[in-house]
Amino acid sequence: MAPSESDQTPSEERTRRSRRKQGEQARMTEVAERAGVSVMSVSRTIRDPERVSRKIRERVEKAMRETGYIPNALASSLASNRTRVAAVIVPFINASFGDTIHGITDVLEEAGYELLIGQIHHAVEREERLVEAFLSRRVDCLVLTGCTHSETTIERLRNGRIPVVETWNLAEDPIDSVVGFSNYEAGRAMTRYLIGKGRKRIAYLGAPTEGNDRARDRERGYIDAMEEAGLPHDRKVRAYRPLALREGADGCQELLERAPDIDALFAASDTLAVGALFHCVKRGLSIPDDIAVAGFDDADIAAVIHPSLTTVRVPRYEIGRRAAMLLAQRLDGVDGEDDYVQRTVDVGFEIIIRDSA
Amino acid sequence: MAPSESDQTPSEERTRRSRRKQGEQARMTEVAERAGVSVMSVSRTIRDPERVSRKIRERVEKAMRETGYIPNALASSLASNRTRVAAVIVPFINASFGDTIHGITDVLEEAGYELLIGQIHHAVEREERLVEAFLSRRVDCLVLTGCTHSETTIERLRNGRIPVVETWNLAEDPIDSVVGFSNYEAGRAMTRYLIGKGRKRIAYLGAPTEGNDRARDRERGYIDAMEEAGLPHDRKVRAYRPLALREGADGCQELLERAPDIDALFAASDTLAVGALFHCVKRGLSIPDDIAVAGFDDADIAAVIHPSLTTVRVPRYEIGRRAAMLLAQRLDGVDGEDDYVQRTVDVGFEIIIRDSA
DNA sequence: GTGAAAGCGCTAACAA
DNA sequence: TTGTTAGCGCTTTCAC
Repeated sequence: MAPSESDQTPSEERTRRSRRKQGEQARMTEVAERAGVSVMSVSRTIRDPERVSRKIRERVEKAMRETGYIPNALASSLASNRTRVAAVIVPFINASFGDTIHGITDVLEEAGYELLIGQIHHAVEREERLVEAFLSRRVDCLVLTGCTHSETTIERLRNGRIPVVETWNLAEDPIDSVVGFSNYEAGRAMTRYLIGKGRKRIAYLGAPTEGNDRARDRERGYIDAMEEAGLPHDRKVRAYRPLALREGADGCQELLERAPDIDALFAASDTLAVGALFHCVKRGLSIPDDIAVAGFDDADIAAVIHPSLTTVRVPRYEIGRRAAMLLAQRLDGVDGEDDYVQRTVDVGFEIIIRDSA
Repeated sequence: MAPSESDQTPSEERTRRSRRKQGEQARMTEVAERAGVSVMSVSRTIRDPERVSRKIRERVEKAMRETGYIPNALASSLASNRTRVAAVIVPFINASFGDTIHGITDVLEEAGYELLIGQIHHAVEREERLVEAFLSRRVDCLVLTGCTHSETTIERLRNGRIPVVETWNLAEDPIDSVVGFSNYEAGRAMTRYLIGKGRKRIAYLGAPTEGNDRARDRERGYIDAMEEAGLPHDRKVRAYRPLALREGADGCQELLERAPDIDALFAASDTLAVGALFHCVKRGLSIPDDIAVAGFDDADIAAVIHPSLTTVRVPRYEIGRRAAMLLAQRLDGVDGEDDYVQRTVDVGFEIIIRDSA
């Protein structure tokens, strides 16, 4: 301790303040005292070491090491109005959204961001609470899944000053930015492919559409393609199931019972498709001769399973990566440059033809 | 606005302070002024509405609605020394750890916590940086995967005051608490099961063991079981692959080439096991007659695939749930009660016998 | 039940 | 280059 500092007010204040429980973290003032510099020099050493003389930097670094100092990011965020925290809301954490999250973190960790994750699970209304909680924590940016949100959520985000990206679909009227692909066109394209292969009675198995625009749009694409071809797409050949292998099998069974004449099944998720495929095999149906099966996602298993699964490939990782790049660009970009950032990114999709259809 | 308040100092201060950018959030002082009460009444209305008269509560709630007030959790955390943020570090986000995360959130969201997630990916040293970043953000508690950590990390967490849970294994010397199962015993049990079925030349396919105590312990269990039975477990029948279906297939192929006489394959992950199983089928091997295949995890697909997969079931969701319960108990529990919280929870495992072995 | 004052630990802005 | 001052927006403490 610098003896020259005795009897000074800051020192007294420190004494009073430091009546805290054992085992608590050191504060910046303690590091500063130990190094014999002001707190600002400590702050600068952490944030912008270039702007501090080597001598001070070394003393501060030594003091930080000795005290095991870990900066309080809360105080930093409050003072600087930046948290370096990004938030993402996904329906649930599975392999698909896991890939997207992976893409987000790969970009954002470079920029020193941490990731707050919220899951909707099956309760659509949870999104509103999550958004509020994240805004309350003053996250620097937000990634949403899909383009269906409550009025309140939209209003809050439109009024807010943080960049927001909606993902996994293309919005007609985005809150802010969008990174995704047209689920409608993808659903339509796969259905057309099946029609092109001569299938006439094509069943549709998808996720429940409530609050899920991706699922809804895929189904609409299916319906429009069937309509265009003058083929029937009545309720009897459409079923909705949560995304699980077992549900795919059960959904397939239900459809086969309700409409034994179907010659193709378009499952708008590989999880459902693989479950359905297993069910057909078990039932002794020949794929694709008796029934064609098509999926959506191009999950790893699609390429490996027998017969291999015809499906729609979507760039899951890329969605996350591009979304995060867009955010990073706007967060760390030069002022004014903001307007030049592309606000809608269509990452596209691809029909992957394999053996099942 | 209350005219009686003109010319008062707080009002002046507000005027000065409120020179902030357009579109920023309202602060508590604004809500308080609008409601004609002190900020403390607003604070109490939010945190502890019971302790405020109905009259004040209603006026505050009205003011909050009118201003679209969203509390600043940063300021709250800084003042109260609690963030209501939990952190979890996983190797990566896949179906397995997704289940565990699900278990964590189901418990913690009840208690009003948000979840900060960090992924190690393939870089073990990332854990140290993530822990530091999370401590810096003053998370209230931390969930780790596995029991292998750097010296620095262990020291920081032992010195820290936040509850920590290590998961997915049982530690000999835990940092704080543990919720998991014995990967060693599980690996040993499955190997013994295979030996009991008359298999003599059992190959092992696992995840790379560097920094991964779960993978290492499973392999040790395998080795010890083989040793006990006087069976060979040389390097030739052991391979390590990242967790992916394709890797499982390739690893299986490699093992079959190196040791064509193997009569069983124990893959210490269902992802690898399923990949291996597909490879064997493709190769025309009959399962389990030519070769038995056993997995680890009891992933959804294990029960659905043909032949169905014999595997080790581990309570993935339960690990997260119990870990979070333990944390919630200690965070919100009565002081002193802390010591009575169980510090090691063995959630066990179960050998699930199906058709593949 | 309600409010005033004093920080929480940091950084922005300005001064030296 | 370095330091000083004044908050960031809340909650804690204590007085009323």
